[in-house]
Amino acid sequence: MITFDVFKDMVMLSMEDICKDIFREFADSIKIKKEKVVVKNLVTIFNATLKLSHVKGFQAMSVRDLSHETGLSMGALYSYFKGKEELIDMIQNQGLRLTKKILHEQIEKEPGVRGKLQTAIRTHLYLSEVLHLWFYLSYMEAKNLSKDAQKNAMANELYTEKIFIDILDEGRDLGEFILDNSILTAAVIKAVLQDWYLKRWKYSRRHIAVDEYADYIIFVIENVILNRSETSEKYGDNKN
Amino acid sequence: MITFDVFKDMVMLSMEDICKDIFREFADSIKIKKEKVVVKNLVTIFNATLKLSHVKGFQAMSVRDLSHETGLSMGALYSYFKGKEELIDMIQNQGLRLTKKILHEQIEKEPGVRGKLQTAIRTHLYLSEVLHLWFYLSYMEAKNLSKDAQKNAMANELYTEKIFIDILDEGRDLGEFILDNSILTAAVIKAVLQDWYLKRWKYSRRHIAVDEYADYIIFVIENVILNRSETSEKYGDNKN
DNA sequence: GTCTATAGTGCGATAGAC
DNA sequence: GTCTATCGCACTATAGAC
Repeated sequence: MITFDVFKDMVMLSMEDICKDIFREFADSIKIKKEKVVVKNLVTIFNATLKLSHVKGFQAMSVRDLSHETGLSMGALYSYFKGKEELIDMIQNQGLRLTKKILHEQIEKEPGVRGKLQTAIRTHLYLSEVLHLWFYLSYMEAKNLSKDAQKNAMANELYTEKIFIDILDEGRDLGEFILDNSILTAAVIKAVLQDWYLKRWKYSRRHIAVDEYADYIIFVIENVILNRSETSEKYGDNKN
Repeated sequence: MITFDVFKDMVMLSMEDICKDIFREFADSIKIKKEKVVVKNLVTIFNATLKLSHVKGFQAMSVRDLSHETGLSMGALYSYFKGKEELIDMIQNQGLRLTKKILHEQIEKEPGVRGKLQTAIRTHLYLSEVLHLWFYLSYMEAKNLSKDAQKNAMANELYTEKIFIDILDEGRDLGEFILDNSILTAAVIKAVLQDWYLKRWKYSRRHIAVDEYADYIIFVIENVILNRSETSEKYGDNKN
């Protein structure tokens, strides 16, 4: 199992690669042609957008705000995207790719199905910890934007949920998990994972660290799908 | 235990009372003085606001949109609130009062602590089912608006969470529940309750009814805080 | 108590200089 | 590749007619 610090570095490294992908995919909209310049400015623009929309919301963030925050002029910004809507598409795209990539990499490392479930939960929490501004933007802002952005957000939700459903079904088929509704169980997992980045203020105010939260979520879920005798080894003997 | 249909009627009846309260509390901003007219129009305005912000977001909803939807003119609307910001304050206020009132009424009916927990979960789900537009607006939109609206949203979150924490602590003190972290457990409960109205599209697409969801959530939570022998009576023997 | 008309503001987006 | 200047538009909020 990877530690949070190693994890953090790994994700940061992947960020640039994905900006290069974005550059290729959105070649029509990006008027600048020198890859080095584009990637540098895209990273700046993305980070500024994430920061501003977290404070005042994406809708409320004007391109002028973005101009002040990035130091780029209005005209310069419009060389990187056709309009605000495309900007959020790019950011969602970037995050979705990264999430998929990392989640699969980590899960595939695990041989056992119980390890896979634990890793999927923990990795998702680590991801939302490192990329919390992106996760927040994708779920909280996308819903009132273009149909494309909404579809992206839903697809993302269902995609990661499917990962959990598959692991749960696999565990049930192997006889390791006992459950009769993998869809509802996966929905519960998704809900608590989402709470971690939607209510960050609550958890950080209480000084609850990501690993403590992860341990507790794993404890709750395993309580439902394993025999009690197995789970109680995991999270103390749960007395008092 | 109350049924969902009875519950629905009960909440609707309370709505008017609370509009009267709002009228008194926001007397400074509301220029119209005849209570009957005010209450009638407030209900119209609130419902229109909830509907429009659910479709396009509260920020994106203009007062013009609201004028078309309600049939009231721009000028008339501004006789009921000083500005858009105050409008959302009123709506939040209305919902918060109603939630508090109903939640306490239902919980107090239950003598046992296990029944209280079940009732609190089920009532919260019923409430968000009946008032889902309000719940959605309060959590999804309020965060990027005025400081007041944000504080309201946070207060609401912590308030209902506290209800669960208290029940859990009471159960532990009575020796009925076994748990070592009532705060994290309550946070998990809140997270799954919230998922029900944030991802309504997902559950309605899958034809999952509110009672099925409630049963499952109660099953999961009781699995964590009761002995397995007790919980398995509740949700089948959990075999597939 | 509600309407119409409009003032004043700030936005997204573009054209063309550098 | 980036900047400045500006256009046209939609918005919030108000003033005064009815």
